[in-house]
Amino acid sequence: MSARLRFQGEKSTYMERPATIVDVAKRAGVAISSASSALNGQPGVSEATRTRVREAADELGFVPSLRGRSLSTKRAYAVGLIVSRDPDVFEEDPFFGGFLAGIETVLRARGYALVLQMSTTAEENSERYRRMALDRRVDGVFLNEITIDDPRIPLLHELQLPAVAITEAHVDWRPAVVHNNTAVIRELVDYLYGLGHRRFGHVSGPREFLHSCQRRDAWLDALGAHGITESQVTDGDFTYASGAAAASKLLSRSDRPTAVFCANDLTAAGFQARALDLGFSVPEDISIAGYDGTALSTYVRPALTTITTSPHSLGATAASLLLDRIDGRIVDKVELEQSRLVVRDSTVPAPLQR
Amino acid sequence: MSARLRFQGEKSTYMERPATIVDVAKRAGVAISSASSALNGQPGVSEATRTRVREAADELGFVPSLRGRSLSTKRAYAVGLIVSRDPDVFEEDPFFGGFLAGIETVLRARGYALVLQMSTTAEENSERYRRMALDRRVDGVFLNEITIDDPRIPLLHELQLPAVAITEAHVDWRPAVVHNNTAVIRELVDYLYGLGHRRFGHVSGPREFLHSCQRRDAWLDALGAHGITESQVTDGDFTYASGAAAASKLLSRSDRPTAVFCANDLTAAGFQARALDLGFSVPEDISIAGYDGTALSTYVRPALTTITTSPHSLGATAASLLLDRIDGRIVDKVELEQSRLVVRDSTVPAPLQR
DNA sequence: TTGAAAGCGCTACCAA
DNA sequence: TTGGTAGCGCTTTCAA
Repeated sequence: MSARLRFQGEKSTYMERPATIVDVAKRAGVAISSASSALNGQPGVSEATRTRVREAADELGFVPSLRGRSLSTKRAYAVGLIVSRDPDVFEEDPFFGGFLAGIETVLRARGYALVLQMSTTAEENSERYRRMALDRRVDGVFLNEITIDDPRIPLLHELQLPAVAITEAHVDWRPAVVHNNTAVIRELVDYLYGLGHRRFGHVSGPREFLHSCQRRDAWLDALGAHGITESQVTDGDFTYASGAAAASKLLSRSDRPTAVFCANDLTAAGFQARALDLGFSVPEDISIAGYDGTALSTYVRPALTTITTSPHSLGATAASLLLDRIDGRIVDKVELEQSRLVVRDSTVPAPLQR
Repeated sequence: MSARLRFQGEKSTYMERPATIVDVAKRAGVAISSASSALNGQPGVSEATRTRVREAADELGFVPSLRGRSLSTKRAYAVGLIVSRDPDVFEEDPFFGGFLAGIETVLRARGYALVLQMSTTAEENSERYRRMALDRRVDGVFLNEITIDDPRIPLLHELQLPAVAITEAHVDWRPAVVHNNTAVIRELVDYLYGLGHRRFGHVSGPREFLHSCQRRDAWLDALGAHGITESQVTDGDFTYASGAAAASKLLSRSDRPTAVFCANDLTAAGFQARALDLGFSVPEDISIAGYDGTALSTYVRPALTTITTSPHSLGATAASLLLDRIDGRIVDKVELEQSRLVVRDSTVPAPLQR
């Protein structure tokens, strides 16, 4: 329990006041600067003094005020994450849970906190980055869901705000944690091809996102390696509804695909539901694969074949790189290959070609 | 674009330095205190001065440093939310998206930021609250997912940390936003009873949570109003798996219920999946209802009858009350009744009693 | 209405 | 090794 000091609050009632370093110094009978050095493990303090200061601090339940420290060190001891999407979409996106947890693990260990903000439009998004930087609320930010010609990149340069990019594709920003998924998408294609599939489809994420493009390109490249140059690609937006719409579109064609790769699990779930509604059998008529490896993929029937990612280690690595960058350490990029193909019930050998 | 000042950084290269209030005052040719008063809309400043100061501030792209302001005003301009659960469970819990968004809307408008932290164990949870308060990182916190004899309540008293309770049941804390769901649960029971159901079951949340108890009690009370005193209650923990386990248990009995109310949608989805796996028809053999009104309830087949809540307005109201409390305004509690019964495909008239 | 100055809690520099 | 002190950027008294 912390013994706190008393001071005269409103209405002349005595209230507790958190101990400051002045109190600690006084109690230990040393100068403020000595108390500070002792507490922060700085050299140039005798063991005797250090012990005495520590004891005094313990007795007073002293916890340094982040505010004083912030002003003095010009650090906020916080980093920011801005999620740029509709709350409803966010709600449905199970990626963030693990990602946040990964970030948190690292931040906590290093005494940092996470400031989370949300925005809907791109302009609003930029405004929030700008604001966070200008009022010095955070020491750095996560640069997530990067788009083509992302306006945040020049902005971050202008603001001189440390940031870590989280991406699946090449990006002109350092530090960066890049999640390399070409191998596993290749594995998915090999697997489907091996099952006899020859007509393929893809429901992509929004074109403006680098990771949408990366997943699509990796898919197309892997198909190309098998000599398949045709793949019906439909644009989606990572939502359930867009998966359903894509199913209506792709499955109405006479040369409809027998295997479809969706850019995320949510889209795959929507695709599958619509396919079933349209009277197709899944997986007998159409094989479906998702991406992300979220819990949702196990809830729907048939359970979805998918590619599991590791949002947790993505978040943890990103946070670690960001803090290193803030500390002035030189950091480049880290490649993560945590993906794994998980085959479940939504994919089977190709139906006989009709 | 903000014109920033130049200062001599490392390696003798000139870097930009954010403008401070001193710069503004200098440029406007007034005292610092006048600049401060002018900018903050304080009285006692001539219009001429105010305009001059504002212009200077604009020209310099001045944004007040939160750090300086924090130290001076003894405010962090941030509030904390600590989510106490396993990241995996968090991932699956779609409630938080809307809740966070609701909080954010209000905070942003009032210049506050949200600090988000996660914890797994109860001890860790308390430790994080304590820490947040002692290092003065936040001005207040959200008291969510309250348990019976919640250890945070004495803790928050001890720390004198403003907090807002978010609850569905009665709680000894003010301010509080309470989500009253007795009426809508009553409506659900009336509906099921009207369909001819007479044997009921409930899969609850963990017993330690007040909202688990509240949902269960509201359910039992409503049944009682129809003269039904028997309801098979099984403990779950808000997870999909616990719903599945409950189905195995409840449906193996000869006097199995014909209608089941699950404490949340995720549990209902798990219950339903297992019921189907066991060879039961849903809804013909067993009607299932969830709670939360999450997107998931529309993804599974049959789509789930559920009770929609409004996490967004819950979050927004809570944030609003918390900020008022921090500002010293007296706030009591607000009752929200945003719930609505949504009937979908998982509930139908009772089967003939066998 | 304006300005000088104290103080918020801490770190870090520089003498002693 | 220690202590005095000057900031960090802001708000807020209190004189002028």
